[in-house]
Amino acid sequence: MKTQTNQSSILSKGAATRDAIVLAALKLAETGGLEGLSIGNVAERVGMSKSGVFAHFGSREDLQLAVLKAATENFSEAVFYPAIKLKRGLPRLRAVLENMIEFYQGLANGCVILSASHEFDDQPGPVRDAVLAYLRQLRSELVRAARYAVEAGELDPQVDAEQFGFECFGIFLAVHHDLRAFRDPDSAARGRSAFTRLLKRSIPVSNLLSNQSE
Amino acid sequence: MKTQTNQSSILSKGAATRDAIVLAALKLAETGGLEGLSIGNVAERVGMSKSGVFAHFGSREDLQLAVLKAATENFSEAVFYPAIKLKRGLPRLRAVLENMIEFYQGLANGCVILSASHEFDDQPGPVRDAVLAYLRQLRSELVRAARYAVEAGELDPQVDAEQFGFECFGIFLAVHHDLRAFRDPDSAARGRSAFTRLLKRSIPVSNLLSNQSE
DNA sequence: ACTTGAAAAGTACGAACGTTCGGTTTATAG
DNA sequence: CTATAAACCGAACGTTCGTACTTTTCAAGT
Repeated sequence: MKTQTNQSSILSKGAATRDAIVLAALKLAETGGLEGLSIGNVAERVGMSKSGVFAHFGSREDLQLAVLKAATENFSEAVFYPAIKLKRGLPRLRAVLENMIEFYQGLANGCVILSASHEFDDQPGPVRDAVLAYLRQLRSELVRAARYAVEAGELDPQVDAEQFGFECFGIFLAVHHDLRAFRDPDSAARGRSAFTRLLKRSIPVSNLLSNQSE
Repeated sequence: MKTQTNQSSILSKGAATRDAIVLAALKLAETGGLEGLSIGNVAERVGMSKSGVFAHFGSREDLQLAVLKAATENFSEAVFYPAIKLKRGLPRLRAVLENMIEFYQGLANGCVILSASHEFDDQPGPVRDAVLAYLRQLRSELVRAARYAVEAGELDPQVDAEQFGFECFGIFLAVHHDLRAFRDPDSAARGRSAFTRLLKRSIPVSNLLSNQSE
């Protein structure tokens, strides 16, 4: 993982240290947000000079973009990729929620994506664009799953998929908030319960008596 | 304690400009958060020198605390105080949600309190303590209203008041998020709908047939 | 071994940061 | 009107910021 100079190396030296820098910066961003990143504190954490770090990214903004990309890839890897192996609709949706909860619980500090959403929501530019693009994708996955669940008869036909995605996302935010702000260990249980309750009122009438879910 | 010498003025000169500074800083904080505040940009916005501004607060942190206090007072005034005039329980709870939605819609930019919650959740100190204290109070008001609604028979006895408050707060966060990040004008309607749906699954069985709410 | 190009360090810059201090203006009290 | 205290300003402090240039280190190709 370190230098690994000889021909057996997958990463060139430059790319390897670049990854190390991004990793260190990601850790910093989990407590201070993308705005908390500076070339100086990243360099100190990774054990390099400011100029050495700076050379890998043309600007601080590019460093922020690289860190954000790493954060979204981590999120996708932990939350989405395991979920798409499951059956479309409700099973997949349940997995997304569960993976998200465990992902947030596993983080020593805050979620860089949600932090960035707050930091940049009034600050136009490429970082904000990237954050928004990912949040839209996240939301659309929820809506798509809900829409499929309706079509498959897993959810009541009256369920509005957009509304369902909105309420799911609210649960995400509440779980994250209670974990971060209140350090509440019950947060995960509350999130699961909220999701179960959200589902319970969205179950088709035909399934209510015969097929009480889970 | 203050001078307050002349009978015609309610505020002494110092207190008046202090208020003006806090007001200007509050506007700045609505886009850049409490971390975005600097003695310099506040001074520029209020048309004073850095040292003039600084003299009113012993430190930047005290300025942040003053701004946070102004923000929480605004929130309480817009959301809570009108609501406590209503009957306890569900009517008051509905009013809190409605006032909160309109408060968020009225803000040109973000909510300082929620921003501060993200900025300081990993940064111990008096600012974080103050943010947390207000968030806890907000949550406990929701829980208290839910608890009373249960006791008054407005909600099903099986409803867990803490859980109910958690889900309410999730709706708050989702509304704010969609307003800020997505600039979604439907956000308010989605929030109202989510709250209605949350209530619908919490109505006592005895009321279900006779008294179908709205 | 020598060369070469990339990688990292070193140095320096102008600006902004929070803060301090001494002086000047302005309002208030006697 | 005068004395006094509060309010405010301007300049400067030591840091840190992002970024630009130059120099040194070092791994690889010949």
